[in-house]
Amino acid sequence: MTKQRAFQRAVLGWYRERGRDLPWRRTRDPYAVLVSEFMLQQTQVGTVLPHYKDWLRRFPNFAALARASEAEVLHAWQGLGYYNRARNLHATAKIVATRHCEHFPRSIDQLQQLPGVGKYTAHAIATFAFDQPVAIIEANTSRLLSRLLDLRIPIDSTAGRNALWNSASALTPKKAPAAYNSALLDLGALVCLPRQPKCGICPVKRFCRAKNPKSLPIKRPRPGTKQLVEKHAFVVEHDKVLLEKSPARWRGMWILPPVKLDGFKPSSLPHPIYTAVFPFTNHRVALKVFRQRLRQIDNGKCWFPFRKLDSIPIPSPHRRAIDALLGLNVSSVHAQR
DNA sequence: AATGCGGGGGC
DNA sequence: GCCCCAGCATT
Repeated sequence: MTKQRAFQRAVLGWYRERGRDLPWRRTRDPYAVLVSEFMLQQTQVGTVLPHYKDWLRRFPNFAALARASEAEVLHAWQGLGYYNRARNLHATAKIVATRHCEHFPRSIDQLQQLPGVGKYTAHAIATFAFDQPVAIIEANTSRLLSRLLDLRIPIDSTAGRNALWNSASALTPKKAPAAYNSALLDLGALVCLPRQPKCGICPVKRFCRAKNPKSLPIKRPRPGTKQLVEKHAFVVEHDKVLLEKSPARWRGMWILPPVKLDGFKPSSLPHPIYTAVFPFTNHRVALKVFRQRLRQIDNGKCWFPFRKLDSIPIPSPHRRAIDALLGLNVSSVHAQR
């Protein structure tokens, strides 16, 4: 038996015993697989799980998703972040429902034409939905392979990525590729951990070339975190709050209206009634909210009764701010100034 | 090659 | 505070 065969056998044997039972592995419906892959882009399994079932119940197939409005789609995506994924998934559903007449493309080239579908996602759908013998390179499998091969170049460089894709392709079996790829993912997620790899229980330890697994994978240095401050207005009237439909960043979502407080001297600057810090990737945003009186309702602003707030898309930091501010009664908010 | 995406969880 | 996560699109 070749070494490669022995490796595949060890991986599959371990998977039968210890692999994860995940809902998107109980189906080969391309739509269900696609939804899972979009949700899992840059997002951990544990975060995705609760949203996955809800999404499939609300949008059970391409046609249902294609029919939905953008607001419905963004609302259902709340809590997952990176909302471009939701917009891309929506756009993909429309393309499949119309241009492809509900016939989901099978070739990797065609898959990769769909918005939000890059190399990883195209290969993942090909293998998990259609059981094609192709490799998948993402966070788990790159870590596992970089250790297995003792790859000492950054995995997020062009050379590193190419090395990983090439090696992974050469290792992928023609038989049971979907199970094999699931197995590699689970080995990365459960055994070949980032900080504390469990080499003691690793079923492929005898194939691993890493002298110092903890030091791998190597990644390029990250840019320093950028500090930002953003100011928004809290305008309430009776049982309504004023929100603005964000034209730019949170496109299509409702946020507390941005305010400029340029006209104030530092000594007389208003005091925020709510402050929170929310970090993301390599940024750190200080969100400050100021109580304001209504001046005028210009384009894109709308009053929302408190009870309606649960049914519209609001980004998490703003929702937390609104929840916190509405949790206080008006007089106590006022008293904080 | 380098960013932006402006999330979320774990330690 | 930092690192990590079933990445993709844009420049």
